Amino acid sequence: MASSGRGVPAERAAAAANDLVEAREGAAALRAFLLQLDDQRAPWAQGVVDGVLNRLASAMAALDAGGAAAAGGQLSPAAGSGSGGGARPQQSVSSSGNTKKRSFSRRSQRPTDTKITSTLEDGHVWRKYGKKEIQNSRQPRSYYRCTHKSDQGCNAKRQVQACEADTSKYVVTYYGVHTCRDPSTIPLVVPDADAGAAPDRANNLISFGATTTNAAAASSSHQYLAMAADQLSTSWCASDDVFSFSSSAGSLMQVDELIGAVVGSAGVVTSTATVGSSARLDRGGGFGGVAGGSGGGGGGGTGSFPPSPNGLGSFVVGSFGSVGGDDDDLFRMDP
DNA sequence: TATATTTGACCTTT
DNA sequence: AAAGGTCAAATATA
Repeated sequence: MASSGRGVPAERAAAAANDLVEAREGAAALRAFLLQLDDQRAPWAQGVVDGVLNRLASAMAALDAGGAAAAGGQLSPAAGSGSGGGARPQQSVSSSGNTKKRSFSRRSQRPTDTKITSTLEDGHVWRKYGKKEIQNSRQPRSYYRCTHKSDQGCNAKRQVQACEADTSKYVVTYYGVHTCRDPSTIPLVVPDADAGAAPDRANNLISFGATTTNAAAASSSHQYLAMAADQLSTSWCASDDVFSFSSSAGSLMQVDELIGAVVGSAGVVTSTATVGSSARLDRGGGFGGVAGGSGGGGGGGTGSFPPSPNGLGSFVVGSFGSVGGDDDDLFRMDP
């Protein structure tokens, strides 16, 4: 309500600026990636990306000139709704009589990493706190947070969703970084260069293997790939390759689309297999067991994911760069 | 008994 | 208003 503002509301402008900055980061990362890609279509793709970068640059310039200039500061999502309605009923009594106070900001974090894996083991100990049916997906999404959130305030989270095309695989999206110190949860960070040089080990990692020594660039790559992967949703599991661009690319196609498509084409994202997927029958007994034994409050009619294991990670989750939230986009797109 | 999961309700964002 | 993310009571399991 209260649409104060003549043209574009400041908040929207700031949001747009943020989006542009991120889009630029992603496009730049993609461009860097394309430079080392050995593919006939690479030059063409580079041209397209260059076009995107140019447009983004001009858009940012226009926005900046417009006085929006909120780019530097990220809009605070938490305070967002407050400004509008202000005091919300901080609690409500449910039918059962319990009162619930809540104050959380949703989607305050951007994914730091997304990968497809055949196992949920990643070397961290997770605690499941929710599950949700998702609109365009047949597979429910499960929500996990680090077990050490309570005792160490670790804010790492992850979302797990079975791949629609191949339900034996999971699309795992990570949010935040682990700040916990528990030995069993210390992530081993695998350098990008390694992953790139050693394809064998790259199986479980999404990496651009950036040749650049620019750490910021590498970090951005990861971040944006996560975004792109998110856009692709679970369908990308199915599309092993080939996609087609229409020539409409010339007219600034959606950056997300573009990047998602190109990434898909390059086949950078490799799904995994062969990682000790079974071999453990922890508690529910793995995949199938949960639904049957089920417990829980109502006995899952629908299947659910196996409890998060705390075994030694079969693969490692790297936590890179700054978590979305505060970002001072240091990324440079060009020398 | 303690800890983890399930699940419906609540809350935020789009 | 719908969709998605989180909370917390109820319930299972170790």
